[in-house]
Amino acid sequence: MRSQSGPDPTRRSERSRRAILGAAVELLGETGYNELTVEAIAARAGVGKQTIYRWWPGKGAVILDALADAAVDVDAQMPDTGDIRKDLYAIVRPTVAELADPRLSATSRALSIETLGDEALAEQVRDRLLRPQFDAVKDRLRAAQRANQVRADVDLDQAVELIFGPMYYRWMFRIGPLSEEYANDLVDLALAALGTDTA
Amino acid sequence: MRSQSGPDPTRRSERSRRAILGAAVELLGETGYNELTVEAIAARAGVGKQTIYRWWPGKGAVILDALADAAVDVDAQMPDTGDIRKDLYAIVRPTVAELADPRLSATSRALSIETLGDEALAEQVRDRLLRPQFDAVKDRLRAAQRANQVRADVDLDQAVELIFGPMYYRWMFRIGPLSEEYANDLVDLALAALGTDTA
Amino acid sequence: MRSQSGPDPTRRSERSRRAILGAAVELLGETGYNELTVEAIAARAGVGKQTIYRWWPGKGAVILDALADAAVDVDAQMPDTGDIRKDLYAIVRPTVAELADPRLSATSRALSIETLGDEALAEQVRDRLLRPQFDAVKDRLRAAQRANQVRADVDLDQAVELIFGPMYYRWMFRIGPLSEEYANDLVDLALAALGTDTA
Amino acid sequence: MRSQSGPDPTRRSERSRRAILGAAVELLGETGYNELTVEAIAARAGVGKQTIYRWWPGKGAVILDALADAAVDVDAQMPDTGDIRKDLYAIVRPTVAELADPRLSATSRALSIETLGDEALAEQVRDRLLRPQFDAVKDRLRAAQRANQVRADVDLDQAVELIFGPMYYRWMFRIGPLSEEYANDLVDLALAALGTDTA
DNA sequence: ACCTAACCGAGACGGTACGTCAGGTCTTTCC
DNA sequence: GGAAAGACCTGACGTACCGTCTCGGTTAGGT
Repeated sequence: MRSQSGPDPTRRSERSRRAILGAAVELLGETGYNELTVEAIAARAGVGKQTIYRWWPGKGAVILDALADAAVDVDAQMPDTGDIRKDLYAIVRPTVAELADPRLSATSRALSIETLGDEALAEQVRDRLLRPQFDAVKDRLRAAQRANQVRADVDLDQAVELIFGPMYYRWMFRIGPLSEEYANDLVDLALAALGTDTA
Repeated sequence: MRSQSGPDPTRRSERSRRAILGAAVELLGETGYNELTVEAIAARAGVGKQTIYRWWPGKGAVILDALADAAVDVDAQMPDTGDIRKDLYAIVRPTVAELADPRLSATSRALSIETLGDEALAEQVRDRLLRPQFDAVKDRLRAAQRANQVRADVDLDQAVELIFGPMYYRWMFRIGPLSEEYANDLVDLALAALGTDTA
Repeated sequence: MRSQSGPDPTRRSERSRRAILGAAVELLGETGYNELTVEAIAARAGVGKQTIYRWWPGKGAVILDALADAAVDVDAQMPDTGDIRKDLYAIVRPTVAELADPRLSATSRALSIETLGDEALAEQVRDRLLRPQFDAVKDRLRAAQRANQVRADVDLDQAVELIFGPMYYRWMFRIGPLSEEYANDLVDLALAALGTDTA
Repeated sequence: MRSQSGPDPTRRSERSRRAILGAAVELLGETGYNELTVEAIAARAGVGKQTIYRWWPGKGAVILDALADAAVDVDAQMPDTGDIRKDLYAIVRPTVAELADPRLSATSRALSIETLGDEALAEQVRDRLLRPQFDAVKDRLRAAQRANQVRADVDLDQAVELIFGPMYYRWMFRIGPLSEEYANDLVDLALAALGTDTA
């Protein structure tokens, strides 16, 4: 027997949904993640708290939705100029720049905190926010592999992690600067591991 | 002119300090980080809340101290057998295993959440918990560089990050398994980037 | 000029009306007055909330209607045997018994709460629920006055209050038992005040 | 095993207690009982809500305490001039006047609503607020009984109720005016029932 | 036999207050 | 004067209902 109906999604107010997600990202920019409260989101959105709790289990889920919603627009495509190094520069540089920007970085931190604290949310974050970019890079590397610019025996998942991993690590623990020079060096170092030639 | 004295550290109760740190790690193991409260720590430690607030600014600082305290004992030394690959296996495998262990991993997540949410704590975490291991690996790589096992032009900081970054990235976003095989492959891939030979 | 129409009573669903009033009395019996909610009435009656708010201004009005509806059947007539004492016993005893019954008393309490809290409802309660009985007793006393069983100078309103007042007072503040013996004594005492003879 | 300690009354802040009770009576005067909220009391008193809930189970109990506290000062003594009629005038007239005053009456209504809705509070109200006056009148009637101004066979409890009952009844259901003339007539009528003489 | 106006069930909505929880501060009492 | 204990003010939590509103789906008369 299946019942347990819950609210009826067809009756959901799109107006309220957008107001809530909008208010969430706004407030996330203005205050830190820890300072962000459901009450503030509701107030800013001009919405009753119940309307939030009716559709989301809690603050983390709202933020995830808000960020996923905001990210949809910018789901950048991976360029393919034929030169894998150049293309990686093109994708890594702006990502590094984004992490270096205190404003944009704040949302990433919020996201990461959620990810660390809640396994279910972690899956959502991984699949809805990270995966698109991850797969885009992976596809580009596969093409490079076919073009003999990347060794055939390289595991492409590990290859992508070799690029993004150090970047997030440096960002997360604030180990060093996130400059354009760093982005270039990172790509060069990774390609040294992946490339067919020693150059 | 107020002397801004604050409490007198010489009169501090070592008994209370240890009870608090002990209670913190215990509770961190029993419940998640978000569920951990200062009140619970005080109650478990048989201590007044004020005694915590007298000596630490907040929950994060207590946990950091607690973990740093616990970590002191295990501050592993980096081996040096002359074979850099073998030595990296020896350090990366147990680290990966630790992240794979749900019990031990929980404390790392707690740490990371603090790191993400509080810049001051991030520095503490970086310097007191990560740095020792980081520097140990860096020293070992420097030796390898001198032994011509690592290219001379490699930036050693980036080199260390190339090893630890992907590992934390995979752990943080739960991207893939953290197996011993993964540890080996990671080291191999990193050494492909760093090594003087193509092998 | 707006016609200020409001809902059209001719189209009102008698089915819903009865279901609502029925649900109200049921719930009043099951839970206290304060715990009674419009939502619960609507749910129990299988009715939309709007159907309640369309026809009644609020919970109090619904309850009043429900109780008035239920009371219609029992609007007892005052007997007239010629013996005023005997007739007063006949009306006071069951009224006391009703107040003594926890089940029936609950509705009276609900009624009284409304009365106390809302002046407009108080008038309704007074006129629709109390007045019939009040006037019946008053008429009977007038007859007794004509029969020289009650002093001619007695104000009949005050006379009725002299009987019902102490009864409700005792009930309301739970001052003493509401037994048949009490009912008899009350009538005797009141008649001592009203009667032409000392007996 | 008995524990379940609850808060320690010796540590209770007298300052907060008085502020809360004061705010409660103030607000009761400004708004109706139904409009009175715990949050408003806390805000007005400059007190945390928790401090209210720590010491009282809910709004009703606070109000009861507040009114009992306020009533303590005015716990009028019953005069004894030797003339029972005159003395009853002296006590009934101001009581009627108080019920006639919309301002003072509001608190009585609040009290009564609590009384009707909560049995435990009813006992408190009866014992702490009503009883003193009730007993004072009863004592005075006992003296009158000894002075042969009241019949020896009269039950004094019922006698007191014969006076207060009609008064509250008229007030509660807004049956008629609560004038000084009414007060006099009520006393006269009651004494007709109680007196040794027919006059 | 259709039309159309309005009631109906349902339930989402913006709100208010609830009673609870934890934060960080302040006070009391003891050692 | 530090420490245990715990009351205090504060403010967010998640829930329960409020009274309003909007949505299809019945019901009526009225034509």
